[in-house]
Amino acid sequence: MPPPSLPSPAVDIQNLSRSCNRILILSTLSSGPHHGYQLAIEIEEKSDGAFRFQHGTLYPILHKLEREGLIRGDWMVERSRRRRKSYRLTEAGDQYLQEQTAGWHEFLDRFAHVVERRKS
Amino acid sequence: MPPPSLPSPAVDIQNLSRSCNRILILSTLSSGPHHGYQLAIEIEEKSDGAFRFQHGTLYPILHKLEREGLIRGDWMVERSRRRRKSYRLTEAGDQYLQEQTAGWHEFLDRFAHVVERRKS
DNA sequence: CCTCTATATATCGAGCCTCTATATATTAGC
DNA sequence: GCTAATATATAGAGGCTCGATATATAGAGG
Repeated sequence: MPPPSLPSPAVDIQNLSRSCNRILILSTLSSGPHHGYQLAIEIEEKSDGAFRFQHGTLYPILHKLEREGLIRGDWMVERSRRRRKSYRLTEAGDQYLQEQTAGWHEFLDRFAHVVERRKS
Repeated sequence: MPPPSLPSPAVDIQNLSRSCNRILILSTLSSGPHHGYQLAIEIEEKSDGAFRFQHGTLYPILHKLEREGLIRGDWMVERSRRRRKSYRLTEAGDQYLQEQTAGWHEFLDRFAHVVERRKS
């Protein structure tokens, strides 16, 4: 079945938080598979503690991304290890990430055009 | 009386939309007084139609900014003109705008640090 | 062996914010 | 006088994040 309709790929001012959270996660996954807990830790470290995913935020986002077919999670069961769900980027997810990144830059340009030039 | 406690001056991933909306408005006001309707039109034009304030979004934000003492609105009643409320930036608002702008750039740096370098 | 902490995932309710829709009033054009 | 554009205001609905809570396992220490 086709993935449920994606949230609009455009980066709007109304959904910046969601866009950023999704980009952070997808972008991190683009460097290789991660499980949820690991994503939160890595993103927090890379941002010097600025971007901290609460658990109640992270997992619902992951579930939604998976429902949309942008990421895929597989349960990893190794001995002497807690069960973990390893997520990796799908091809659709990779494409979506590129669109979102482009949309993000476009947003920044427009925003700067309205804001920055007033400084003088 | 002191203004009600401001939303944290830091630009967090959780309140990007609000931060951006506030920066757009305060920044536009920093170039001179505007009334609400005029703000919406000017911001929409400067952004090539990307940032459109719905009325139900704009006015509550203006009211909140005024309650917080960041802007001040005065009713202008001229003959042969509808009554309008002219908003201008207060000193506190100007300082807040600078903090928010700095916070916004800091946020962008951190975000880029997590996201951008994965491209290669 | 048992407890505590860290790892790991999951979900619910509350709160905040924006959007849509609706309401009111005035001015200008037809 | 009627309609459209100007101008402000607010209530209700929906989406998203957060804080709290729950469950379960592995490793460390007593």
